[in-house]
Amino acid sequence: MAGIREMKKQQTRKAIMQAAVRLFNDKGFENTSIEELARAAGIGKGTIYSYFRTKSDILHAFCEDELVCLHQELTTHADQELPFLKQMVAIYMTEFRMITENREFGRLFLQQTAFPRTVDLKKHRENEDNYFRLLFPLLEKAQERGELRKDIELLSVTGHFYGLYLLLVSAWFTGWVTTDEAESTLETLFRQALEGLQPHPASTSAEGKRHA
Amino acid sequence: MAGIREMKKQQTRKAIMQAAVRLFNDKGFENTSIEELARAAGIGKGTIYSYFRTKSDILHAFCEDELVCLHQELTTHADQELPFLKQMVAIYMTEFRMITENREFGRLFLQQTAFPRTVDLKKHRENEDNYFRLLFPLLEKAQERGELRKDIELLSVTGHFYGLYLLLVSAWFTGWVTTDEAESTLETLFRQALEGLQPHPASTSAEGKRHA
DNA sequence: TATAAAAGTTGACTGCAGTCGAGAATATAG
DNA sequence: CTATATTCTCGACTGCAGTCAACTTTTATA
Repeated sequence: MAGIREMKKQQTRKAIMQAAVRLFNDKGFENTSIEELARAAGIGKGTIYSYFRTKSDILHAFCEDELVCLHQELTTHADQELPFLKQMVAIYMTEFRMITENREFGRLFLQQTAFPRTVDLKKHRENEDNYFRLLFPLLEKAQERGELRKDIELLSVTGHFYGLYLLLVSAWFTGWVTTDEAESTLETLFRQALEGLQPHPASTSAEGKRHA
Repeated sequence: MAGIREMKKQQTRKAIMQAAVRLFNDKGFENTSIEELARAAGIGKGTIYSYFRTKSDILHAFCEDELVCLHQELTTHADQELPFLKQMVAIYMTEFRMITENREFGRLFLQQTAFPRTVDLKKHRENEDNYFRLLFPLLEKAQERGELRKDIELLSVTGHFYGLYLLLVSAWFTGWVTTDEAESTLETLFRQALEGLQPHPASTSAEGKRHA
């Protein structure tokens, strides 16, 4: 009877996640203890650790679920006819909004995502795969439409955009960029990355000095 | 007598730092307790907290000292006649090497530097100021030599390079890039950022398809 | 030099993340 | 249905980061 156990496990996992979302929102991540969370989920403290390796793993699992949803929604519903630049801004701004919605959530999530512990790498890889599966088609289309060089690996291209996204978020956390400025900042950075930072050779060099 | 106190404080601070470097190197950051560290420095546990706000602050202070030294050394001794691209690669690779020398040191340092807590922002700002003071002259020289567009704010330019640096480090932590590959990867990314990701308009568009 | 105020030090104490062995619940075998 | 193996659950326990009120040392004042 391949089921009673498996069903209970799913239930318990869900109970933990639900209690976590509620408590973390009510009192914040730091102010919620594992014992409290266990009580709220109707289980013992130790049990939590057979579902999640650490406290922040719980937060992390929640963020990842949300992000996967958002990504999927975006790329299936996104306007494929928009200029490539706009598409990329739309995608990363969605991610940005989710991350910055709750400062502490976002900070912990990013710290783990950008600079993960060796031990967390396996999960990380899955997420990266998803990420590439979603972005590559867009990049290929952009190449076909002549909006993107064909002599650069797609992996590099995603790197450039992801790097600038990390920069934006970092700038937000350090106060350089406010929530309101974020979108236009990101668009500017992305445009500059597409155009290049060095003056255009020959014919276009004059154009490069537009707004001094 | 404006001194006995101040002198002792400097001594104590140095003692803590020295003990920390030794213990963290011997047994690792996680495996060294504050109590141990206090004993090694010949002071009481509580005293440490009147010099450093948290345990990782100690690590952080050490990393920052090192980085400031490195930066200063680099920009004063750097070969000003090297192409701009090479200069930037040299600077960020030095930072990269320091960060990746000890995985755990680097991870904690970056997590705090890129995505700091609100409470740590003040110190952070100082470091950023230093960073800009060192980079801006190089960028201005590059602009004069025609290696860099003049219609982009220098702040944005540093952003682009810093973003790619963050990307490189992130890629190292996630295993995408090995220590050996780092330098050539960074150089490629920086070159692409300078050239731009989109095909060059008109005259240069054919050239853009060099290595498919 | 005596005394009060300020600054610095201390380790016992608190609270919490994460462990572990004992025991309950479920599955499997005879 | 009973016996045994396996998997899951639990909370008492451990170890450590960080606090705090009592205490010590330095400085300021007279």
